[in-house]
Amino acid sequence: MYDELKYWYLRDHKLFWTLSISQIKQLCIIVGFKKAKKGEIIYFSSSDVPRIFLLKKGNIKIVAVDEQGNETIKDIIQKGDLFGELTLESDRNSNEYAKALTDEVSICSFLLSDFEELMLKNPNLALTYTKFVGLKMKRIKNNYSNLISKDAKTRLYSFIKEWAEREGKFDGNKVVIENYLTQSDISQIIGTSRQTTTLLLNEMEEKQLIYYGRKEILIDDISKI
Amino acid sequence: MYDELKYWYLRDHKLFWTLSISQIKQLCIIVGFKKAKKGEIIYFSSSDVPRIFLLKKGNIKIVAVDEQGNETIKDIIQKGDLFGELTLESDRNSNEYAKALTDEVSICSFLLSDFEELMLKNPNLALTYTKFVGLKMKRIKNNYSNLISKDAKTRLYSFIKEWAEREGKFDGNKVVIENYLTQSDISQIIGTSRQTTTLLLNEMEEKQLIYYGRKEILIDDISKI
DNA sequence: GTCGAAATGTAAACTACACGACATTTTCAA
DNA sequence: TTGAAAATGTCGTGTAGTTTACATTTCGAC
Repeated sequence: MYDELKYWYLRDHKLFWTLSISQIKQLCIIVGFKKAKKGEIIYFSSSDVPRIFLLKKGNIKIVAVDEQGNETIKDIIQKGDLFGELTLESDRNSNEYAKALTDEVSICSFLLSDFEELMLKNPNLALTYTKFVGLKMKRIKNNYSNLISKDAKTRLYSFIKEWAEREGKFDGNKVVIENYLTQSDISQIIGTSRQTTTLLLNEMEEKQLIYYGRKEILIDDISKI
Repeated sequence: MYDELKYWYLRDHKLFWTLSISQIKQLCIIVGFKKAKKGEIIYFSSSDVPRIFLLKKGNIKIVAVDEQGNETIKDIIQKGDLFGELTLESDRNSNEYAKALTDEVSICSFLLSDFEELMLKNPNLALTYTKFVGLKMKRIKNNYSNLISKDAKTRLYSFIKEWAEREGKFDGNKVVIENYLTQSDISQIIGTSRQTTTLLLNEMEEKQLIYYGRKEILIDDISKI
């Protein structure tokens, strides 16, 4: 890959803001690059050297498959998110794959070892990265403490609310969310059956709280959710 | 606090292994120190400057209280764990407290700003810290993906198994766990009612899988759980 | 030792939600 | 354009697990 392109891919990510332009240009740590279309499955060859991935465009979901073949959504990765070896330690024996949720997905990756080296040279980068990981953990914790204590309706409501706040386009109290998830996806995230999710979404529509479409979700008044 | 004591408190923590003895001695970043007895509630004054806490001895639980007064266990902190502002960002509006689970608990704390500064000077420390946080996140993720997809029995079994593997004293396939949790605590962690937990624990005893006592839990053969 | 609070045990009634089993609608590729 | 697959809608039935309500046991403070 050309250096200019590599530069472009790192430049606008918060994580690298602490580095000067010339520093970024010197990096050249991106070793992999991949594009995918909606529905496409992206495997991370586990035999490979440990990598960190950066989602440049689109959305993907990480799905774990257990021995019985049950699939659970482990994570939804959004544009700008880092994923993969956040522990900075490689993980064998996990059976996971990623699936593109939006039309155009592009992912770039760099070697864990390169990244570690870079952090050692740039303590500021290390600090920023740590905050990143920490923030992600906090979000996960909050999500899950909802999951165990609340009922299906509450879970759906707080999921939609959080989604809206994270990604929605606001116009006063109205919000539009670009919808790249199926009802089945949502049900897996909030831990209910698909049918229950359908039921609850329709109930919300009847109450005029939201409009659910396959392409977008409209929220009339976010404060009511 | 005397410098020697501070040194002692940091010395044997993995996080600080990358630093030389003289470096540690120079730190003196510990600003707070607290001891507590079982059942005691430890408040973290949120008006205070953001801190990171290090549990030196014992076990504590972090409990979150919502508007309705419902209490949920957010975390069980064990000896050697860091907790508090893992995001390296202060968090207002959270209503949490910690409760000592074991007889003797001692916690020391240092200022977030001091710690950040230290990380900037010692990139290796930052790297190690990041791995710490990442590892913790991985554990949480795995735990919770069980919670949403499995039934109460499976959840209890994997909780006990994980607990045993983390803290139990092994003797072949026999394991002894020092029990600092009540059945009510366990139920909150695995997300069921207290009664269900009691029922399931008794069922496990009938099946001779475990013996549940208030002081310790005996597992006859961990491979059967 | 005694007393009260906390922890544990047990059981019935009730309910949210999963699950299976379809019908209908939408999407997208050939 | 068309046909098949994927997504959504709808409905009983079954049941795991909550809830309420109380009994019993254990433990620690006095």
